[in-house]
Amino acid sequence: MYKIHYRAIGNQVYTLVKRMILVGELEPGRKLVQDELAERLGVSRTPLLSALSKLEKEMLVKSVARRGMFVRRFDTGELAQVYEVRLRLEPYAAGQAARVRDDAAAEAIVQRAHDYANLAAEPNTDMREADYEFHMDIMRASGNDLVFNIGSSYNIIAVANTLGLMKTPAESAYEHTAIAAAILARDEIGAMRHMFCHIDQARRKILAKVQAGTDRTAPPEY
Amino acid sequence: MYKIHYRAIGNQVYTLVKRMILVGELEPGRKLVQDELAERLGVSRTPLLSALSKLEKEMLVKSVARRGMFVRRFDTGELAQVYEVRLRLEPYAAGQAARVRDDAAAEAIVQRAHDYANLAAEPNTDMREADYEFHMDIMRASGNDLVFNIGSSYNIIAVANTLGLMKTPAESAYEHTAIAAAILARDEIGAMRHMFCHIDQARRKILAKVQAGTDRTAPPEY
DNA sequence: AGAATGAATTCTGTATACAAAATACTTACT
DNA sequence: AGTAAGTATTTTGTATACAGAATTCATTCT
Repeated sequence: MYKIHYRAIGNQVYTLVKRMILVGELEPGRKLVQDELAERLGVSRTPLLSALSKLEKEMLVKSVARRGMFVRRFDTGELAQVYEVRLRLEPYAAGQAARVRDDAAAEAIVQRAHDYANLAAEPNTDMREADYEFHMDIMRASGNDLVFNIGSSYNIIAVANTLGLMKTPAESAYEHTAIAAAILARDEIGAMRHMFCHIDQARRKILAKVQAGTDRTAPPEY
Repeated sequence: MYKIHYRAIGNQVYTLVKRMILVGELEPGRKLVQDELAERLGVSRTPLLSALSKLEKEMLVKSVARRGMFVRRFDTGELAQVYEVRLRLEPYAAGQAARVRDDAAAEAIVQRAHDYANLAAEPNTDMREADYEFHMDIMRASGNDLVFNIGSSYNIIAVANTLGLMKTPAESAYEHTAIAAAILARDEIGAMRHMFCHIDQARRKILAKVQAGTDRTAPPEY
């Protein structure tokens, strides 16, 4: 018995454009010409517009009236805000994941940590996607759909903009492993603490940049 | 020197529909027939679609493929998730507001608390909007735009669905006053603690409902 | 050459059009 | 009367059309 799947083109377009931004194919500041992008994706502007509206809601895209949509560019201040949010939500998510995780979820998370560590072994690898997947898997495993939703909306901002700013891949890989182990061991407190430290360290580095006034860069127009 | 303001109809439509949902003019479960709603608002379906996409992203509207968009109905479990998020973000926001608030912001917050208390004095008043504004003003004053964004996206869920479940208006009014006072006094710790308690109490009540298995109500279709 | 003006082009924002799916309605049949 | 089949209507999802703003390009003037 087969079910005919109706392909919600709008959602596919949304996912595609989002990934294009994450991997940098559409770089920050770039104008998203609707006809061009629609043609590239093989759809009309109508479903594209729905997708761009959603991306605007998640701040990945900035709409300037009568002038167009642009891939959002973040200054360090905004990045710091993202980390303040992550610092409050992700330790909770990790703790919940440790509490309620089923075996499949735990296995997936351990696997992600492993993947990340493998990538980290090779220098100059782009690990942004692996990092994103690790964190999203934990939020998924937390059982709190809203947290997962918020994460998939806003974490990508940090990930897509973090390149070069942060600690070494080896450090992150070690922390990921510790978090995964705690979740596997159903150690709620440990999972929270490891996640807290993991995010707090990145947050502090960004905060230092903000206060150092490194952002004498003008606030981004888009 | 006058500047002609281009009115982004799409955004206006978004705001209008959102408010219609908040005040219950469009009740949970209701199907949003696009032609009908577009005509009611005096626009075509195109800007309406953008608006509905955004509302779908904030979970106020549920889209069922080929069947339409519906005003989302939340079960207690989902409501509990909202409160878990609020419990992590709003105390932070209140603390930040106490730290960085300017005089205008502090005044506005005190005023909101006052408004709320006045409404609470009259029985059977619908205080959902006043509550929403109070909490949003604090998140705005925190200076963290992302927190404000998340709040305006998801707090409305709690507010729009909370009617009747929670503590008495007098209790809430008292807590609002305490929070506002702490922010006015630049008492960061106090603001955090008052906000934490305020939200935690509501959260516990909902949690109790969830565990009591009151939600033998089938999970909502929309 | 460089600035300024104006025409041509591109692109956005919104409306309308249209095919296919879902729903409501009719009618025939038991 | 109740059910089933078939037809008409509604409604969605997407494409296309179009007016006007923004931008680009060409041309004129200094």
